[in-house]
Amino acid sequence: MKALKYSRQREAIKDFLAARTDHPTADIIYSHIREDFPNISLGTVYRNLSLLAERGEILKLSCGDNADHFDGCTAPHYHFFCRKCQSVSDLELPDMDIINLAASRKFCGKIEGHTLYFYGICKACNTREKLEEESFSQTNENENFSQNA
Amino acid sequence: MKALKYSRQREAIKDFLAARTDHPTADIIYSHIREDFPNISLGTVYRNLSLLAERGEILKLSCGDNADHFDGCTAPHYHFFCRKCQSVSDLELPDMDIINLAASRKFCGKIEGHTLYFYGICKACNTREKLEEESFSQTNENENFSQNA
DNA sequence: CTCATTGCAAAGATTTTGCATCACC
DNA sequence: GGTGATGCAAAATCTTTGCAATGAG
Repeated sequence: MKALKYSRQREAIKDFLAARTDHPTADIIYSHIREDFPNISLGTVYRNLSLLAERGEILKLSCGDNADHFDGCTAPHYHFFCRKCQSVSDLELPDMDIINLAASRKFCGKIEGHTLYFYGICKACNTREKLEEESFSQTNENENFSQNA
Repeated sequence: MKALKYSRQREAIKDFLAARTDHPTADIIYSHIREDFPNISLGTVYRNLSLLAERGEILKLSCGDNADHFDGCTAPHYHFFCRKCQSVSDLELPDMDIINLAASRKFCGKIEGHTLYFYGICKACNTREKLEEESFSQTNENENFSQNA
């Protein structure tokens, strides 16, 4: 593995991620780092995120919204992806490395690990959804016949 | 949900996926469908893949290589992603919906499901890797000291 | 001095979209 | 006939890369 040289930009990116729990995308990281490094380029952000992820100092999450998210916390934990607001939250669960064994028995090849994402509706969106349903059924209580028109 | 009208293109895409087990990307699907529909556009392929996935007739897989893969088999099963050749294979495991319950107990929000990918080295790459290692250690058997130089 | 890193800009790769036309029902 | 679907092309997103200049060891 190639030797790293210190860079203030890389340090800033790592510190920024360590201070957040919302798993930002490269773009969001870029816009925040720019407050301290107005000249930093998006390419530099991407290069450093790759480097750090390669070295296991941060995690790269691909949760299905076609934009990688990054996690400064590398301790074992799982993630939840809200299909409504696209937010990514942490989810503490006992480590399930055991399922790698189960998979190994069913698979010809070397299983090194797994990625597991839960999905659904996060607390905030769930609350919002219920409120909307209530107000909808109120404003429409005399128009229910229109539902099947 | 909006009513669908039949289209030969959509049918062809669905049939194509049903006949494969290698979870091709939109681009690969496009290039094959083009053999039967020389004028089909990539946009049409994407639109139909989205439609079919939305309706649960196919699966959309995001395995971390920044390109969606598609699976014509919607019966419950899991997937393995080879980090060397980027191939996606099926992996039959007993359904683990039970872990949704475990997650629900740890999470404020509605958990609707999970996606689980195993990763590692597939059988073909594993074999190839071993062959390369053997030939490497043969050509280098008198140069082992250089490993820590 | 050497080589990793940066900023910038251009290019790549993947996916979405506006619009006129076509096809299904 | 009405509206969903298509083909085409342009654009939107996200990510990578070539290159000359800069910075760390």
